[in-house]
Amino acid sequence: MSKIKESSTNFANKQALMEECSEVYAANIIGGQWALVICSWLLNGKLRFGELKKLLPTITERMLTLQLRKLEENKIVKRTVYAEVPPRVDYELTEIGYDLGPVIKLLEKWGEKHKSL
Amino acid sequence: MSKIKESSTNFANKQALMEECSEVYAANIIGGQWALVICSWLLNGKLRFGELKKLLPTITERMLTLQLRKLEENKIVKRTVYAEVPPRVDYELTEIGYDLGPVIKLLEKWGEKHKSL
DNA sequence: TAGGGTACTATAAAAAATGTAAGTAATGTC
DNA sequence: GACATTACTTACATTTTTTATAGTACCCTA
Repeated sequence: MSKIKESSTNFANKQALMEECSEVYAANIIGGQWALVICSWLLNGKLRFGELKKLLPTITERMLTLQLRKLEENKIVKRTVYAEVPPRVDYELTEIGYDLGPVIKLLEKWGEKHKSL
Repeated sequence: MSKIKESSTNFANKQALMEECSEVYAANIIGGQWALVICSWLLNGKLRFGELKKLLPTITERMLTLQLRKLEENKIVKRTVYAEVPPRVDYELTEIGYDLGPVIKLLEKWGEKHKSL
């Protein structure tokens, strides 16, 4: 996370690949240590920051924030802030976020099969 | 690529997630800058090292080697060496490698849709 | 004997991702 | 007035991934 260096070869390679291959594009969006698990949980409905934190006991707050921000930028989750004190924020999948359901399920199935090799 | 530090928190987190979530497990296997594209190409049939290199003009030989090795370790591709000079090696998907077809296709479809937002 | 082709390997460095630790703001409760 | 609550932010350190560059071995051809 942090900023990407637009001058790096890595950046250029990624860009090129993402343009040509939608799978790579998709993989880049849902890539990242925690993104998939977060989406998995959110498939069951909206959750608060703190609830996610509890579900992912080993994630740091920084990482959770970063991943949620990235998902938000990519329009996979919608962030709702309630003007309360203490603060309350919840996260919910967008339509295309929910569309990840089948993708995740298929990945999961493939993973299961692979594990059993 | 290179060795993973088994003492790092990162390693512990990955392990735990992969055990619990097969999607994450799968994502880790096909993750990495080039793995998915390589698999995509191989879905059409076996290819030689040099052919892959030509198909991925910007990949470095080192990266291609690393990714192929990782895929091989994970039993996604099969490596065949012919005792010739100059050397000839080809790479072909295994059965479970070919099973990635639908996964990739679904990812691709989702990516397309997401792009058009 | 020099050069070409093939599939690599070694080493270093740059870039990106992840983790650690501490702090912030606003309000209600003790 | 001290403290708890919640969802963060910031600065910094470490780990992991990716790129850069230069070799290697082998035989064949010119």
